[in-house]
Amino acid sequence: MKNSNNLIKIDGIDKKILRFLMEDARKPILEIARNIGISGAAIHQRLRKLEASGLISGSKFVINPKVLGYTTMAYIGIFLDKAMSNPRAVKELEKIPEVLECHYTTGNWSILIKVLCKDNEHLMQVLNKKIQQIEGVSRTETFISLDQQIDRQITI
Amino acid sequence: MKNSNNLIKIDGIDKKILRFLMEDARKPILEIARNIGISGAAIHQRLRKLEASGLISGSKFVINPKVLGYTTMAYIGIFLDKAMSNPRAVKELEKIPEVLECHYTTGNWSILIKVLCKDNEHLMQVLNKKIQQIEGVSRTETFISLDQQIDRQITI
DNA sequence: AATGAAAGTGAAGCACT
DNA sequence: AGTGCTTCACTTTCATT
Repeated sequence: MKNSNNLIKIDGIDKKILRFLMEDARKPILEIARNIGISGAAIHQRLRKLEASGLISGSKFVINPKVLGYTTMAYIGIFLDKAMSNPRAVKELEKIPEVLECHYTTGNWSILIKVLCKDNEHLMQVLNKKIQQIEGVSRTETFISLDQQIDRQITI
Repeated sequence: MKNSNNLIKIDGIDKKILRFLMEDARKPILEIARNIGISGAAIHQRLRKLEASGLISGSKFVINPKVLGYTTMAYIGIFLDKAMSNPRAVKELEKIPEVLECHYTTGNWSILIKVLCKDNEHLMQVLNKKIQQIEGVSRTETFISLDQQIDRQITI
């Protein structure tokens, strides 16, 4: 299952199974089985191995936030004071539900986050009343995403 | 189902159902039913409405790319020549499998993308041989994510 | 690794409230 | 909107190859 680099080796059948389930996590295993021409039990076995290997880290329903009024997505680059450790800042950022991603990055900023807000005013409040209030946050740079044009997982 | 702003109205039961399925898309509806104390048929009915409303935009198996050797994630800000239209650039970016997200942003750049590569050399090749080769791309700025510390969906 | 069969469980539709 | 019931399909396990 793993090669010398500790990486998973998956074959064409595994890939086909995963491609179906990455598109639709609730697709019946038997339907996939009929599609690719092996038994349901075989797929079941393979999925258990893939889960054990850590390649499959779960499944999710995907929500469309626009329908709930969340229309303003932005990336915010955050500069931290030298005294402020990254882990402490992340701990604070975790408490802010509008923060969907947080990356410890090279380059200009210490941290790059993705936030999702209802509108520009909501974004402004998150910035001023939540993010800027975090101790050690000195300055931020905001980039509003006018349109997310690609959103996908890795191709396998 | 929709209020005057054309937004979906969901109640506490909807939220509970969605929270279960956002965690695990394959969780049996009957199990959720037992958990929250209503019949499976009721949940079935609610899910159909939520799907029809567009709030649920699908379900996905989530893959852990690290296990396949993809360990280098980066954000790249792209400057486009005035002559280059955004849609044409996006069309080219779509062809690059390493590009997972693409945002049309305000601020410094025209476009902000997220890429996932196996290592720094792979990232360098994607930059030099794919992204920089796109007509109209004048300059790029790369921010490597040393660690993605938060990754989640909106809280409902 | 894959198969087919068996037992248990769930999905989906319907009539009724 | 929700319930209970029914039918059919799917999941899961196991002995076998």
